Parts: sequence; structure tokens; C-alpha cells
Amino acid sequence: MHEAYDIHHVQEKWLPIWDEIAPFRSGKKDDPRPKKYVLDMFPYPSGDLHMGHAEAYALGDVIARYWVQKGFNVMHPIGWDAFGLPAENAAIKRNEDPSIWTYENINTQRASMRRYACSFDWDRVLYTCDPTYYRWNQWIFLKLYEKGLAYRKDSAVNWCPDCQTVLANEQVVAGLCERCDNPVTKKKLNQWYFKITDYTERLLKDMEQLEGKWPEKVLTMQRNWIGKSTGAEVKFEIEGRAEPVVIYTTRPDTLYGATFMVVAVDSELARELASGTSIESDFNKYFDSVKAASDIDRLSTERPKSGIFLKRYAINPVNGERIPIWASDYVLADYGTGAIMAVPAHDQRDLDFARAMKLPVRVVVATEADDPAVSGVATDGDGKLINSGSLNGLSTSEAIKKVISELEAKGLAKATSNFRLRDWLISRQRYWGTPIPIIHCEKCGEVPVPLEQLPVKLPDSKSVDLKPKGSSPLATAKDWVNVNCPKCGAMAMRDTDTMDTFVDSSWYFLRYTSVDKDDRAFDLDEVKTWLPVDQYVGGVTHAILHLLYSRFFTKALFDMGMVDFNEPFTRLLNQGMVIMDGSAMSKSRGNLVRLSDELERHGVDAIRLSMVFAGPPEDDIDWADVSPSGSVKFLNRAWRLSGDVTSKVGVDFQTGDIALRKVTHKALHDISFAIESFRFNVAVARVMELVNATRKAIDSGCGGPDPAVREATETVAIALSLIAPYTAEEMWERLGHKPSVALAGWPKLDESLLTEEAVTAIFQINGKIKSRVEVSPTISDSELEAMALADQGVKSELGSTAPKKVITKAPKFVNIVL
RNA sequence: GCCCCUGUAGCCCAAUGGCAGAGGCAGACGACUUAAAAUCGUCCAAGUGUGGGUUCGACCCCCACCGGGGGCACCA
Repeated sequence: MHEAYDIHHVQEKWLPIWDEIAPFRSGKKDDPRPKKYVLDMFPYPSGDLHMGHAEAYALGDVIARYWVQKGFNVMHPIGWDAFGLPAENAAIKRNEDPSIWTYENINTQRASMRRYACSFDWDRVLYTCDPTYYRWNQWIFLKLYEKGLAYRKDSAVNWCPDCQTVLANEQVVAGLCERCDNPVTKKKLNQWYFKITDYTERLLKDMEQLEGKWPEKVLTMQRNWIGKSTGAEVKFEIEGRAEPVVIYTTRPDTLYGATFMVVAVDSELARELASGTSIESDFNKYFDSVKAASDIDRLSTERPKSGIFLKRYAINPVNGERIPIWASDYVLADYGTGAIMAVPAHDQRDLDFARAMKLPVRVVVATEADDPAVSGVATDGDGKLINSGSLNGLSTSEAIKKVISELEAKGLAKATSNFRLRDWLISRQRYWGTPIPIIHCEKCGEVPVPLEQLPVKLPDSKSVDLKPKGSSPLATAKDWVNVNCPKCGAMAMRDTDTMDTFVDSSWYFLRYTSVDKDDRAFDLDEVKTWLPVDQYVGGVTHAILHLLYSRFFTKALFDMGMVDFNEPFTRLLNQGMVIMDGSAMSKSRGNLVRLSDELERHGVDAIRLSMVFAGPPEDDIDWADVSPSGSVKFLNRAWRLSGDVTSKVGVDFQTGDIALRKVTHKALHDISFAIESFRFNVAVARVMELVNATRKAIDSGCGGPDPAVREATETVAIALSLIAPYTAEEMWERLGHKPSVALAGWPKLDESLLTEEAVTAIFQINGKIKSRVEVSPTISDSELEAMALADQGVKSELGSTAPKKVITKAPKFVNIVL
């Protein structure tokens, strides 16, 4: 047995020592070091940590530990996103309070994080299910309510029959509930919303600040989700109706091509236009059939168009033409005005509808393509306007401008934009969440719970019927529900919905600064010290939901003067997933490889190292490609160096072997650069190189007593302290240092050691390499060029031909063009 | 259907427009060993998905196509 260290013994040895030293407690107010706020997305406490957590927290840890070594005052907190359905479902199954299951899991995860050597500041921990946290959820809710940013409305909402609760638009993926994958239906309910649509423009515009600092992919996804479109609203007179109908279009240039109008079947307008007419009963039949269809069917673009003619007519404002009005489900009630002008020649959906209903098609934009009426393919590209009165001959963009200004002058149109983003539906009909702090009084209406009465604590789960039944479980807690109205004192009722858990996570990064404060959500001074988050680390699964909501909260709080920045996360790193046989390894998808087994077999350090080394952080890791035993081997190799160093602590490195010193400082430089650009796999490769070079120096070079060997080995230990803390600590101790290596400080780079004595220059002819020579790195262009022209290999190749051109870039190459 | 990312040794992955290979896995051989494991050392392999273009020079920039991944998708 070659010398190696006992992983498990080493792990048990260092944990209590680290608890004692607490190297990652963030500094207090008077700390002179510059600050860094490194934040990992907090976990949901669903059982123990899994492989996905292992990757995410390994990456966040490298960043946090690096900045500590570089002399920053780093805040790296952790908490639990502890409200949510799984706890409630477990509680129903086990017939006990959801908090029991929740805190059991939290304790398990916390112990695992400690063992996994996560560099969290254990003095800054929060649990969103704790009243000391959700109290401030309620407080923020009331602040938003005051500003008109929280409101209630009736509407057809997404309803998951399986989870027995409503869902936000963002939680419906392709017509399925993102949590349970069951089809989502529509249900008409009175629900609470946050008015995120007030912030669409700013959410879009402020992304400019994030350019280059957030993954482009996430920015694109957010832009798509917000979905801005620009166009115009145009007024159409309706025969037999006093008020005109306003439609929204992105192509006002095609107004002359509008051959009919379509209103959303589920809109108020459709109902009104149909009422009292001969087709009213047919309309109702059609309306009912649409309502019965699931979202899944509705979303299918393959589905044939359906609709009903309302026997009413609108007047096209550009040409006075009388066009029929239809109702259909292909027009959405809650986008734009719920009514459109249909231009079948230049919009595929309108064309499909026109063909199905035998409605006329009129081309008004001339393109090379076939006639849409014949081909069935709408031409939506640019072209010259025809059949369009004063617009004839104009290009698409010119026509848009002209027609808007013409109609605007008559008060018939205005340029406007529309957004895909809808308001954020936050009420949930479940127990395990933050109660909405509103009291409903027959006389006074909605009455906010007075701030001094917060928190509105959840009633004891024993007094509540938790079983899903489509209404809020809180309604069954009679003692809790019935209260006096804070305004008039009459008997009133509490709101029985709880908040979406995304509310909890929309501001938790602020709470970390002030977890010890029980008189405010967060302390402005502390927030000014720490925020915004310098580095946020988490999965791309939250690219839209959580990040968009957090950005919205930050802007709303900014407007209320509660924070002094408008984007919460300066830099974002999205790690990939850990996959196996093509599917993600997470709790919900089934743990294919158990983290605890891997840790038992290979040790914490080897797993952390494997995660960091597997590839670029944003790429998925296929566990089949990872070799934890290779990591074990490398860590032992690194560790053995520390036993071969025979010089004393404090020996003058300047006197060490120059060749090894150069390797060390080059490595140091490259490691820093790689880490700061998130290329952790490259950083590891550089450490491996340094280990290899040091091994060689010990065995067949300057030898163990040389100070350069100590310098190299200490550098390895410090570099490894970011990735493999146990091994690094062992090395540091064997090198004669006191713990902890986590606080050793990043070695100072000696720039003078980065320059090479000699570099290899290449001589090319027509870009092909003909010979190489060793030259000084400071050689001039002209010197190098002279050398190239005098070179034997080049000369024989050249013969008598005179070079057409010579390109020289000292000291790297000369290219002779013939 | 639209948009984005991606394609380098058997595999995972590196290469400011300038010598295609840093590192690892797997493999082969050797040293140590009675032997094996462990360890140490040596070696092995691709011309960068395909076809064009720009350039003195392209894995890198541009265009098209093919394969893989992701996002959006009746939002007018």
C-alpha cells in the first residue's frame, strides 16, 4: 500500500476544527476588506442533497472561497425555500404537521452541507416557513397593496386538478402543470395578482446592464417571455353599436387587406355582440364547446380553426368597407384588445380561418411568393403595397408609419406596444404557505391587516383539513378565519389563500443581510453594504420564474425607496445538470446515483473535484463520463507532495529553483484567470500540471529540500483549498502551517517570473511551417525577419523567388508570402 | 414553424485569428513487487461535422447545409 490518507478519518478530523475557526463568517460593518456577496440559490428541503446540489454548491464554493483567499469580506449565506406542496402532501400522508417533515429535511441537508464543506456563513441562515421570515412576506405584500401593485380580480385562471390549486402562467409548461405534469384546466376564480406588467418596459430595458454578465441564454429567455411587440391600435366602427371596437395589430400597413374581424369567443365583447341576435344560442353552444376543451387541445397549432359568424359588421376605417365579424378561440381574450382585424393574405392564422370559413383573401403586399389564396401560405414578408389607396407603392415600414399618422390625425389609431407578460397570479389554495394578510369585511371590503398585527400566523395544522378539495384548507380553520374587522370591528373573515412560494424567494437575498433583525424586513444600511449580489449561482431552470420575479421585486422596492439599486444580481452563473442515461438526477426525477453513496465511496473532496473538473460549469455533466476514482488518485498525488517537502516554513522562496518557480507562478496566474472567468475545469487542469511539475522536480530535479518545492506545494494546497478543502487542510498541516488553509491568502504573483528566457518562433511560407528556432522573447520584428530570411529551411524553399510579402509578429512567427 | 447555443483523439474537454493538445478518463508498454493492487515512468491516437467565403494565415470570423441540445410557439 502506497502512502495515502484515510478520507473518512480526515473528514471527521477537520469538521470540528472548522466549526471552531469558522473561516467563512462574514465580516462585520467595520471590516476594512472590500465586500463580495456570493449567493447560491437556496434549496427546497425535499430529502437529502442530491447530485445536482453537489455540483451547484461545489461551484459556488470555489467562487466564495477564492474571493476569501483574495482578501475579500465575503458573505456566502444559505437558507431553505421551505414552503410548498411536497411538505403538505407528506403531511397528509403522515398525518402530521408539514413543519415536521420540513425541518427534518432541513436538518438532514444542513448536516450534509457541513460535511460537504460548503463555505456558508452559518450565522446567516433563513427558513421561509418560519414566521420571522414570512411575516416580512406579508409586510411586503401590504406595501405592494398600498401602491396598487397587489390586487384581486376575477378571471379564468390556470387550475391544476391534481395539485388542486391555481398556477401562474409561468408554472404552466405546454399546457401541463410544471410540478406534476398533469393537464391544466381553466377555472373562473377571484384571485390575487401582483402587477408585474407595470414593470414590463423596465424589466426589458434594464437587461442592458446585465449584458455580458448574465448568460445570453437567460436574457433571451426573459426577453421572449416578456414578449414585446410594437404596432398600433385601430378603431373600427361597428354597425348598430355606439362605441367603436379597438383592435391591436403589428401590421397596420395591411389594413386594406382586412377582409373580416375576429373577436375572442371568451371575451365580453363577443358575448355582447351576440346577445339578442338570431345566433345567440349557436354562439353559446360554441362558447361552451371551447370552454370544455383542455389547454392542451387549445395549444395545438395543428387543430383546424373553428368559429362562428356573429352576423354583425365592422367598418374598415381606411376604406369604409363593411367587413363581417366572427368569434373564434384562436383570438385570445387577454392579449391586446381581444379583437383583431384579419388579413388572411398576410397572416397564416387568418388565412387558415378564411379558408375554413370561405372568406375572401386580398393581397395588399406584393411579394415574389405565390398567391396565398391559392397556395394556402400567407406571405408575411416585406414588399411593395398594392390595392391600398394612398399606401400604394410604399414599403412595409414606410406604409406602417404613414397609415398610423394618417389615422392618428383623425383620432382613429395610435402607435402602441403589447406584451406577452401577464400579471403574476400569486394566490394558492393550499395550506403550507404565507397567509395573505387581508381581512374581508362586509361593510369595509378588503381591509389590510394592520402592520403591528403581523405576522398572520398559519393556524395549527390540527385545526385544518389539509385534504385537497379545490378550496383553501385555511377556510376550514373556523377560529382562525373569523376575526373582527380592523376598521369597523364587525365580524369579518380572513383571506384564506396563501402566497405562491415564488414570493418567498423574490427577496430572500435581502433578508440574509438582516436575519438577526426582528423589527424590519431588512436593514437599509446592511443592504447598502452588501447588495446587489455580486455573484449568483444556480440552475437555468429558474431562468424565467424566479429571476424575473426577483427583478420585479427589486424594482418595486427601489421605487418605494427601500433599496438603492434596480437589479438584484450583478453576475449570474447557471450550472448545468448532472445527468445519467439522458435524464436529470434530481429528487423529482428519481435519484439514479445517490450522492451519499458516492461520498461514502470516494470522499467529499473527490466528488467536489469531479464536479468542478467535469467540464465547463454551464454544461451538463453526464455522470457516466466522470471518474471519481481519478479524482481520488490526483488528490493523493497532490497530498504526497506535502510529505516530500523538507524545507522549513518561512524559507525564502527567492532562493529556490528558478525553473520550478516559473512553473508555479505561471500556474498561479492561469488558475486565477481561469477561476475569474468561470473556467474551473481549466483551473483544475493547471493545478494538475503544477502537481506533475512538482513531482518531477522532487524525483528528478531540484529535490525536496529546494525552497521552490515548498513554494509550489503551498500553492497547490491553497489552490486546492477552493475545491478539495480536506486534502488542502491536510497538506497545509503537513507543510507545518496552522489551520486553516482557507485563510492562508492567495499567493502573491511574481510577474517577473512569467517571462520566458526563450520562446520558439516559427517560420512559415504561405502559412505552412518550414522551421522553428529558439529566440529571445524580446527580439524585434526586423531581427526575427532577418533570421527567417537567413534560415536554411526557408532559403532552400525560396530558391530564387523573391517574397511578395513578409508578415512578422515577434517573437512568435514570420510568414513569407510568395 | 421561429429564435438561440453547440459539433476538436475511443470518451470528457483545452487552445487573445498564428506550432491543433493543457489536463483527465480509457488503452498499451515498462519499472517496483514472489505476485497483484497502489505508485512511478513512457507511449498511443484526431487535422477540428460538411461545403463555400474572408485573410498572408481560420478550430476561432461570415454564408449554406447536416447532426446534437435548448427556448418560444394561434400573443395578431
